[in-house]
Amino acid sequence: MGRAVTHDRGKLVSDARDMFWRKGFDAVSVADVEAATGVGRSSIYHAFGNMRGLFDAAVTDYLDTIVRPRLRPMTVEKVDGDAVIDYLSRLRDAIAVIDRDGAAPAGCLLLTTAAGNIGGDDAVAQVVAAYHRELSTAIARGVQAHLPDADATTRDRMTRMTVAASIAGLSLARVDADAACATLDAAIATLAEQRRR
Amino acid sequence: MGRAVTHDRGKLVSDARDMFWRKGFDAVSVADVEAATGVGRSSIYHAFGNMRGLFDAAVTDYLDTIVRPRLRPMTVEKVDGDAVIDYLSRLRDAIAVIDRDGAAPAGCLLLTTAAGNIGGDDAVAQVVAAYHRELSTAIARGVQAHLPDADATTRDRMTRMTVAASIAGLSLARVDADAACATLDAAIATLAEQRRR
DNA sequence: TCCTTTGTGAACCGAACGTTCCACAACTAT
DNA sequence: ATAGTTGTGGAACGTTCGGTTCACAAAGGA
Repeated sequence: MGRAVTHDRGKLVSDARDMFWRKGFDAVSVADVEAATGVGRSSIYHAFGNMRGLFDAAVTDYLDTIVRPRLRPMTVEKVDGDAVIDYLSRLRDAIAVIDRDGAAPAGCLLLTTAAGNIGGDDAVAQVVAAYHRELSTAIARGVQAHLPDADATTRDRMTRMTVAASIAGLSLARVDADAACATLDAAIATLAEQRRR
Repeated sequence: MGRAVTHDRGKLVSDARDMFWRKGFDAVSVADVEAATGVGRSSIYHAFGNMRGLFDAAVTDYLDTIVRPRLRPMTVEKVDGDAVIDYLSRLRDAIAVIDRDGAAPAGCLLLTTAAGNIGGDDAVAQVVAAYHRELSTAIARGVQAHLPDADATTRDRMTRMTVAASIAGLSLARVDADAACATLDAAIATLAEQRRR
């Protein structure tokens, strides 16, 4: 079988994921990953082929451990009526905590990626588009549970506006956390008001 | 006086602006600017000090020639009731045209910048936050003119959701133009429906 | 004409980048 | 024990980066 792996692949990927998340694909160098993880570049290239391979693994990990758990209450079979509100509220809290310490990455790895130079890459654009669809689908189910009596047009509109608020909040998170929170609060209030009618 | 300038400073700045817009600050090198404008790097450094100086000039130009003209119908004294709708509609059209040819830059220079590595820079973050405030103020006046009878809470909520739709549309523009357009359409429909009541 | 000022083009710098290569270490199967 | 396979460590590759320097050309004022 050959020599056993001595480094922790999972930790390597999640560390790299946080670095990409915080600084963007192009700003993370092999040397940075080496320094942060203690794993030599030969091992990195041996395991992932190149930086792009490591990035792809980081994106997959981001989707599995960050995005989907957050969406989970809206993707299960029986969706609670408050699932959308809870989602927005948790997102708000996550953004509010950001940058108090520099520890937690801000915004969204995929939106940051889409805005960066690598966003022009077709494969990356498709991943981001797929993420947007996954987010939209989940929120649509959350809106459906929240506004079961609304007509399809209204629900679709509310879904798109809620998704827009999420994206705008994540885009603003780095630059103006207060504005990002206010945006999400407005989305929560709009959904609540819509239900009252 | 000494020798007169032979290159066109305005063209140099607008060309650089488009390059930053399309590829992001970090992806543009001095050599790229040289190749695109025909102006030597000595002249560039002589006129702008360094790459950051050129970028600042490009951002100022972006605000003056792209952003503020778009917002203008909402910043004049007498705001038309359809000014917000027109703004969103024009934004939608601009995004729809994108990427049919590779000519027009996609998205928003400032949002791209905020998402990139240079977004961590305090000065840059403040410029982006100021842009967000300028956008919010203009849209608030547009919403005010569109919904003159609505209460302050509703207007504020609609303002934030409209701003969110703009930002989300611009963020999605590169990656999924159809989704970006659909988001702006939803914002237009929501505003129109709000007026009907 | 001479002098000062400014633009220009080319060469060069040290640093950083992603990537490749090779010798050696560690492990399994025979 | 030996051969074969796989991970590791470190050096080095070639390229590109932003920035600097310098000699020279061009233009206007004295």
